[in-house]
Amino acid sequence: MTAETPLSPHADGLHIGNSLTREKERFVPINAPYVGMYVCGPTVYSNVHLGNVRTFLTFDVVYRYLLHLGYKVRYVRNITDVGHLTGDTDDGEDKIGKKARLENLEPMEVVQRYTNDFHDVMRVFHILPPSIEPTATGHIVEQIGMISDIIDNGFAYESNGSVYFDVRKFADDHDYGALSGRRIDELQNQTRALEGQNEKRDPLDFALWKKADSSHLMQWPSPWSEGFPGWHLECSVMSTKYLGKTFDIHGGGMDLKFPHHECEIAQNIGAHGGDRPVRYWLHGNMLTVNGRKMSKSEGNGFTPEELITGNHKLLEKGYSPMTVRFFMLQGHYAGTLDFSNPALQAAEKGLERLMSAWGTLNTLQPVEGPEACPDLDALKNRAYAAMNDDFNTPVLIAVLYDAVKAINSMASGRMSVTAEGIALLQALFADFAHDILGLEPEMPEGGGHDRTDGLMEVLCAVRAEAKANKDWATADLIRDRLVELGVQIKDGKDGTSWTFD
RNA sequence: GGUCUGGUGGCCGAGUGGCUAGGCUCAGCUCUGCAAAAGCUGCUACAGCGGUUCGAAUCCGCUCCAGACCUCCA
Repeated sequence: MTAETPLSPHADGLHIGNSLTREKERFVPINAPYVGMYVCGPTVYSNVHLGNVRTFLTFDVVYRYLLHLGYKVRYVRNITDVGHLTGDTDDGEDKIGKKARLENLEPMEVVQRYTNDFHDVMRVFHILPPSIEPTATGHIVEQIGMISDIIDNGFAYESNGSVYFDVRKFADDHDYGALSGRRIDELQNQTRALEGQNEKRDPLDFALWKKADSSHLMQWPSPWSEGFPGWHLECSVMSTKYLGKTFDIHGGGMDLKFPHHECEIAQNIGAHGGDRPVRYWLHGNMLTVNGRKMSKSEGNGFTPEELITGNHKLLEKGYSPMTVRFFMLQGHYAGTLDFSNPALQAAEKGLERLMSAWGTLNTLQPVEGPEACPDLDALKNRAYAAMNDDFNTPVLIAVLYDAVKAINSMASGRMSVTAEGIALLQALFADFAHDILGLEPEMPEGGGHDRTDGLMEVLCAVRAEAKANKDWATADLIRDRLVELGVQIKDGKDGTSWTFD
């Protein structure tokens, strides 16, 4: 996208399900055509799992669609490399520090290893890299600055070298809990009087800065102590640094809604004032497996690599990244999605049919006169309508299948299409299947190598000769042996075509 | 216990107050030497119980169930 790219006329119709208001709202950027989007990235202390992939895939499609509409998107997705404590409490151990200690590594070795893994996974699933991928450790200075601002504004206090956000004070004038639907008094009742909480004025308060003891592997100097920043702080700091004090979209997994995102809002307002630092909050829902929550303790979680190789007891076979991507897009991001072998196999077959018709599109012969096929413009408009309705990819895919049906009918002569119609269909697939859904053929259709093509033509010619002589044994032998090699033979009206599995 | 999100046909999954997505599976048919592919047809669902309505799967209430987060526990 260049600055000259005009905004698509369809951009006006985009509606987004806003978690903050619980309403589907028309998307109006603060400063069109520019859009700022922040998504909470992974904590890099272990391999990413499939639930992570789903979240990042969700926002990948959001990003792709905004780009397609002509927006100039600055997409910031962070890497959490310090501050995320085990148990998500304020007195746990740093997840990365713990891993480093257990494996006798430098914390930054842990960070690098799993950042690399994360990037590899994103790549195989065709998830586009963000515009900026900042790290928490790269923004310690800014985090200290933001803490100072919050203290100056009276919303945080120092206690024994640590700094805590004063939730009660904040809640006097602001709606703490607005995003997650929690009420502060109910939270109060549910919070038990923990040991070691005596540094806090109130159990609801959360850490902005933690004083570190000498055993802590990662620590930095600050006005308050040698220590490290609280987990929620980095996202406030990095989002406002790169997107401004008020920006358009903030995304993340549903599980981050509380307390992480709630605290982010409080921090932003506590530091900069205002009342709504983020216009649209989007939350991707969770992935379940065979109807049960995916978790390591139940042994039903698997890594992307296990999924692709099929090397896991719950997997009947391996599934390609595109199959998984397509499968996930067949459900809406805001709902839970159940991951099962039959569902994956269905997606695999469905994707194959979709891709196959996409390939067929290039072989269609146009007619001169009036075409006999469904209204292709209507198809395109339905595709936009689907995406404009809170990124409804399942409905978009249904529209694409209507196109598939039309293409196959055109190929077999039951329908006809003009050159203009073919171009429209090609644009439909290029825009929606490729650019927006991020689907690509994983194997070159029909080889693409001259020598392979030549060999196949020879074989098909020999087989055609055998068929002409009603030598079915020879014809079937060629076909069966090719199937064993993963080459599928299809006898059509206009001759024989072939595809690789 | 609290907050939130869901419960749709054999499976996965959209959706709107009335005109019953889509994919996969299964059965039949067409095409085909036989297949494969493709097309056509069929299988017609909305957790349960009430209520609102001319009409609800779609709105309201209650019940049951599942999941997430908080809590608890480790």
